[in-house]
Amino acid sequence: MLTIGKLGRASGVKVPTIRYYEQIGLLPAADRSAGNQRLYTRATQERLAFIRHARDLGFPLEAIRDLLGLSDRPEQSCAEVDAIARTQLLAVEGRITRLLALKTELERMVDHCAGGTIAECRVIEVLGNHAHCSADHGRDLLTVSE
Amino acid sequence: MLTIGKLGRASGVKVPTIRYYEQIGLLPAADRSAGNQRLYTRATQERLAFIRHARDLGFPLEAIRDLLGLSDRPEQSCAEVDAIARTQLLAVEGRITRLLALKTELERMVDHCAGGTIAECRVIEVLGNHAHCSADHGRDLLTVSE
DNA sequence: GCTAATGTCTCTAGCAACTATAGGTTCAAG
DNA sequence: CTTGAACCTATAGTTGCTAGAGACATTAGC
Repeated sequence: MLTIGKLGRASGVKVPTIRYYEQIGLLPAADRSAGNQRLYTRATQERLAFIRHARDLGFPLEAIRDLLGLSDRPEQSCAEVDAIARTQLLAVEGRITRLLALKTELERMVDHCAGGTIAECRVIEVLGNHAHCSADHGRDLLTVSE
Repeated sequence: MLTIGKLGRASGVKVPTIRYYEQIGLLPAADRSAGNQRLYTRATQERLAFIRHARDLGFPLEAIRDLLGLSDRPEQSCAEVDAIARTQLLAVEGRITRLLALKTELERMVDHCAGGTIAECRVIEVLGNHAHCSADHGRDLLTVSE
């Protein structure tokens, strides 16, 4: 049985985050020692590794909750799992597309800055004037979970 | 003088967001009508357009606060402005790099899913086993502001 | 001039996904 | 047996908004 600190080091997840996952029900309530400290099994360590890897891949916690639920029913069809992964792939592709447009515009801004005074600064000018901007970067760039 | 709703429509920023910007000091406290409603000038409209464009480009509000402060001192050197824009460019490039790695891994996962049962599902398997994962997508993907 | 609809006001709480802090308890090493 | 690290709970803070309640202001039509 591992204490929470060891589990955290083993899995690369911070201790408060593990407690948070328990609180929101992503991890089952841990067994406790005589002194009320959490004790974890290998099974929980694997579950946490799964969560961490999925988070690294950008899956939102709700999607991970679904995936964990599905992985507990191994004889069902994996269509739902596939759909969640494809949704995440689409989200990632969308973010890449928009970020590439931002990169282009930022590069234009930075490249045109001659290093003079702020009055002549292209960066400020471009930011102040939407007409200079060709790309139509969608609003939702800022709201998509990551 | 524009009311807040008209300003919002003109600038593409939602009304509560405008009030929020005032609350955190990004916009100056607006003049008020006899009935206590906010009234805006063209100058504020331009300032808001600047903020919106910078947000579209992914600048965090703190960076925008700095940029606005700098743009009020036009005879200074634009080195700081340049630095903020370059920082943002680097952040965007970093996010693109990591997202491309994620995309590769997600595509591998999805492509290998044969559509059978969950027990044989590659998606679940890959997520559960970090050893399958080649890319070292940094943790901070999830914490960087966007 | 009156009424109804829309717009605006303040204030509070909520979202994701944690992170940080305070103040206390337990455990392992020396 | 004491010290110090690790643990506990509970609450509040982070970023950038968004949503709701309940009250006041403005405007359009009649």
